[in-house]
This record gives sequence, C-alpha cells and structure tokens, in this order.
Amino acid sequence: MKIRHLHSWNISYHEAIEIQKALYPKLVFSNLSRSIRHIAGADVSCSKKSNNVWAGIVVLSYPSLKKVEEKWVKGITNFPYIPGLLSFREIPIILEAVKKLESNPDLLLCDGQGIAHPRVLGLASHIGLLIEKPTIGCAKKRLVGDFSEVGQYRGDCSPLFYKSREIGAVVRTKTNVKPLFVSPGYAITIKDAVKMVLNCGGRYRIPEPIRQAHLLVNKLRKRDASHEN
DNA sequence: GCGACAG
DNA sequence: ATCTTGTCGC
Repeated sequence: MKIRHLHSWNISYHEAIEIQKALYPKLVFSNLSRSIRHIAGADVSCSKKSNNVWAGIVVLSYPSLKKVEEKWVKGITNFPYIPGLLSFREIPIILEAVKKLESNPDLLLCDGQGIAHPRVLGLASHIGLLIEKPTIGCAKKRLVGDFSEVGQYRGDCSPLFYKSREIGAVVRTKTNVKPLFVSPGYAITIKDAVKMVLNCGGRYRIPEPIRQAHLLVNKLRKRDASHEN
C-alpha cells in the first residue's frame, strides 16, 4: 500500500498541533466509491515498563468477515500519550505494519477517534490522509462532543455534536453493553461509518477487524513478556 | 483556577 | 493503554 509523506514524525508537541491544523483542510468525506470487499482493522499494544509497542493489521473479507491476511510489527515509540495527540504516538508503528500488507483493503477501522477531535484530526482521520483510503474511528470513550443517552439495543445510536456540528455517533454495537464512539476518519460519511461498524460484528462490542487486531497484538506482547522469564 | 481528557 | 482476581449478569 502506498503511503503519503505529509510531514515529519520527529516533532515537538507544539509542532504536532500545528500539523493537525495544517492537515485539517485536506480532509474529505465523500460517499464510499468502490464496493467494499476487504476491511482492515488496526490496533496497537504498549508495554508498561518499556517504550516497546506492537502494531497489528488484520484484513477480513466483507461481508463474510473471514480473515484473509494479518501482519504485525514490533517497534518503539517515544511520543507520550497525550489526549488529542494520539496519532503521533501510534501512527508511525501502524504504518510499519500497513507497509507489510499484500492485500489492498477498501476500508480501515481504527481504535480511536476520527473527526470527533478538538482539531477534527483524530487518529483515523490522520491515517486516512496518509493512506488515501476510507477510514473509520471507533473509540471506546469520548474525547469531545455532546450527546443524548443512546438506546439499550444493538443498532441504537445517538448523534454526537461538537461546536454545533454533527461529528459522529454514539453507537450501541451490543445490547446492554457500553456504546462505541464512531466518527468518520476520511473519505466516508457518518451514516456509512455507522452502517459499516454495525455490519462488522454483532457478537462483540468491538468491530471484528479491530477486535482481531487487538487479540493479535496482545498475544504478541504477552509472548515477549513471558520470554523474559 | 477547575474540570475533562481517544490509547 | 497496562496491572490484576474475583465476581456479577445475560
């Protein structure tokens, strides 16, 4: 997969914010163009006692959700976790895993926000700009935005607003389980983002592509941890 | 100054 | 996110 180089990753916190402001005008939210046949999910696992990180990408067929490929990479990160700047901690290692892909997914689901971000540039939006493919932000918690309580049943959702703009939706992906914060990353609408997330699971809270990536990177981290004994 | 705050 | 055991509920 081709990856655009839009800026350096060796930057200060202030520069990171300036990069987000500069990238914001490049975002687009078109309807999905080509049909979706393969969906990728990405996730990162971090070590507590070192700056080691593992990134995993799992590609599933759609709508059958069968695994067609998985790639991973181990690396390090020096950028700390700062709410609003997650991209600069996780995207570099995610891109290393993306580079290993042999298949060409039509859509990428990310663990984190899309445009539901103070500068409209959450991790999913940022990575979408870099790979020039549709992306969706699937966060387990709110970063910004206001919303009304969402119904208890799978499929129920409530719009998420920030500064008078609709930026995503709070989506019940499983009945009686905490909802997910879904927002477009890049090249997709809110409506399609919600639809695709709901079509990517049902049995679990987390959409299957991300859940599979999560299981993969956690397995890798724990395998390394036991190796040290 | 205070509270909020993706992973 | 990670660390960490049992426990409550569908």
